[in-house]
Amino acid sequence: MHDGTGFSPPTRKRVLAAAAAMGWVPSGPARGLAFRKTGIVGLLFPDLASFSESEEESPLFIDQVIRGAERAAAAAGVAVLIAATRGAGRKLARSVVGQVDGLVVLARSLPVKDIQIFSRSVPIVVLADRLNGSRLDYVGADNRGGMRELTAHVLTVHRFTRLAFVGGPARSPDSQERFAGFRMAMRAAGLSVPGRPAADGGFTEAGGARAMRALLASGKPPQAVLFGNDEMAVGGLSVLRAAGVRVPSGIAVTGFDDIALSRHVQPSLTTVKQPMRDLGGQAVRVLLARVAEPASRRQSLVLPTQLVVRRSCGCTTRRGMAA
Amino acid sequence: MHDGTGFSPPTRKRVLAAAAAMGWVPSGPARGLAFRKTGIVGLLFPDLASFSESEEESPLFIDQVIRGAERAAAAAGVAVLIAATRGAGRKLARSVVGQVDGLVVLARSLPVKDIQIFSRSVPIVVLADRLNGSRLDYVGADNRGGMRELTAHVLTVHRFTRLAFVGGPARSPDSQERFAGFRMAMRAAGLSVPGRPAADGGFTEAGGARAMRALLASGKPPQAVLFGNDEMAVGGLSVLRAAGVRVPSGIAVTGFDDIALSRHVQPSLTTVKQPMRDLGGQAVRVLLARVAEPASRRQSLVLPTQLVVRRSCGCTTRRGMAA
DNA sequence: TTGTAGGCGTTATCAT
DNA sequence: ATGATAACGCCTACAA
Repeated sequence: MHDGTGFSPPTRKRVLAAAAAMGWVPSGPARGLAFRKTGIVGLLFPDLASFSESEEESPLFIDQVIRGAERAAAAAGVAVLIAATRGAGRKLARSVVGQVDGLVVLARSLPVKDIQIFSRSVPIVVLADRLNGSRLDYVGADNRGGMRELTAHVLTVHRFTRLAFVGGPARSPDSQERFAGFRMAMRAAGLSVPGRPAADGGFTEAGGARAMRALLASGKPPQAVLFGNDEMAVGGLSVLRAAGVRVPSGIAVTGFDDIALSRHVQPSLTTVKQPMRDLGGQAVRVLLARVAEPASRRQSLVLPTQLVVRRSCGCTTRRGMAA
Repeated sequence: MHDGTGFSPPTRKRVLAAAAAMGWVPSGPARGLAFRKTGIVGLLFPDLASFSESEEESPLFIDQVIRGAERAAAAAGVAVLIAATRGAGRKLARSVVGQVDGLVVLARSLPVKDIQIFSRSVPIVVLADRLNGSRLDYVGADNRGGMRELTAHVLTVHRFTRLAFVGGPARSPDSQERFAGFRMAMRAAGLSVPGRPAADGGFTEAGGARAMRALLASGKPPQAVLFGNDEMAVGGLSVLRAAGVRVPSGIAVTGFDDIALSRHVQPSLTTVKQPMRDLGGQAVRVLLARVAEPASRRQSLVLPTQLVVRRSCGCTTRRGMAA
């Protein structure tokens, strides 16, 4: 059969145009089946907020990644299918895999084993988790270097020696990398290097507050607290204010990520800028490159981070919050 | 043909399971074609940031909507396809339409005409734009009521009479609705009702700052500035601080949306909470209901907003920024 | 039970 | 050129 009804000459073109004007759109599944390409890339991420019940959610990071991915995808003419894997989202993940030309998998959204398995049926790039030994493409940020630089800053320009590092979830690669950077700087300064973070703040504001309280209650508080991300730092700041401890004169504080909020808190937060948007964008670009060239060499892309010095570390910048 | 190779008995089940374990996943397009259902819902939104070049981006609203949509969709076992329509994203939009079982279209992401056209080939629910006269399902927030209540608060408890309303983009339904609420309250108080906003801040922080500067330069500044959203208010706050005007004693300020930032700025921002997450979630729910029951009655869902009184309006709450 | 034709809507190929 | 036809991979019938 041909185009449905019984047309004949190049009237066809006109008919097609007319159909389009009337709201007809070609069937995606049908094209996908025939063309063997859907024009969709998937993005899998963990929905951290649905794990810990009432914790204030802070999805800034993922949101930015999503936006970056969407942009890069749109630029290439493909759409983005997103799905959060809440713990055991295997079923949904499976269906996503079947729908896409390629998949970006954020760290901790899927068991490594599943990633490997799925990677047999669709190209996968792993975001923010250098799955050591894996053959998959990787895109991430220089968490270690960023935290090393930040720690060195606190150590050398502010001369603090009693630092505490507050980590995120123990299994988070980002948290681990940042802690590694912290340790490198401590070691380089000849200070004693802790075996693990002083506390686990779960990367949430509430968790950071809890960690800060614990630190305050622990006899001899540190001179500076380096939080594994901005949100924990914000939580810590609140606790310090409530406790009457001035920042940075009493205790210095730093974060990581450079979320919008960090410019606005009091005092403004010294942190490390992570190119969240770019992470998503580059991941998609790498993915599309692999889709186009399946046999190409494995890519491993580490995006630079950047120290952002504000007030909470003890520096006095001129750069206020100008509008 | 049957399952590819020539299997025979109920060995099939085992084979299927084995295949799954090895990374085989059923083809989405093939299932979609056979089932006439893809298990995907689409979400179209305008990417406001790509319009105005370098304006600080503030995608909080959309991000929350996306997250809400994703959750509701996941709960129903479907994935979400997202695509920003940057000005003339018609082509991508078309392909999205072909891929999904239903579509959520955010206000201003598509010309109304296109929405109508596409709605012939796929169920559509319109988010945050009550396309007057349209037969499409609608989900939105009570912007008008929220702003009316907020304005009444400023008017009656703080006794200000010279208020300025700073709007967002003139064509934004949200902005229009909020302004309408402002006018209602002004009229109810017997005050003169402006024909249009005192300024257009484009819903961005930079735009709000610009608007605030203009207001300050305009001879007799108002006693209170009601910004159409929080981000503009934050921009306004910065300008006031830089200008040495105290808030709220010199000029009171309010926002709208209740983004995370509003709790953290100094002074904390009085605003109206909009259920951003729920908007996305309900939109998806309504959509899925229609997909399941195409002939059902048109739904029009208006979610409540809620006045959030903090410090910037002149109130002195006890509730600090406790952690 | 277990194997075998269609059919879904589009693209690609092969005759004419 | 133009028009018919075979995949594409899965599902639902129906037949054996």
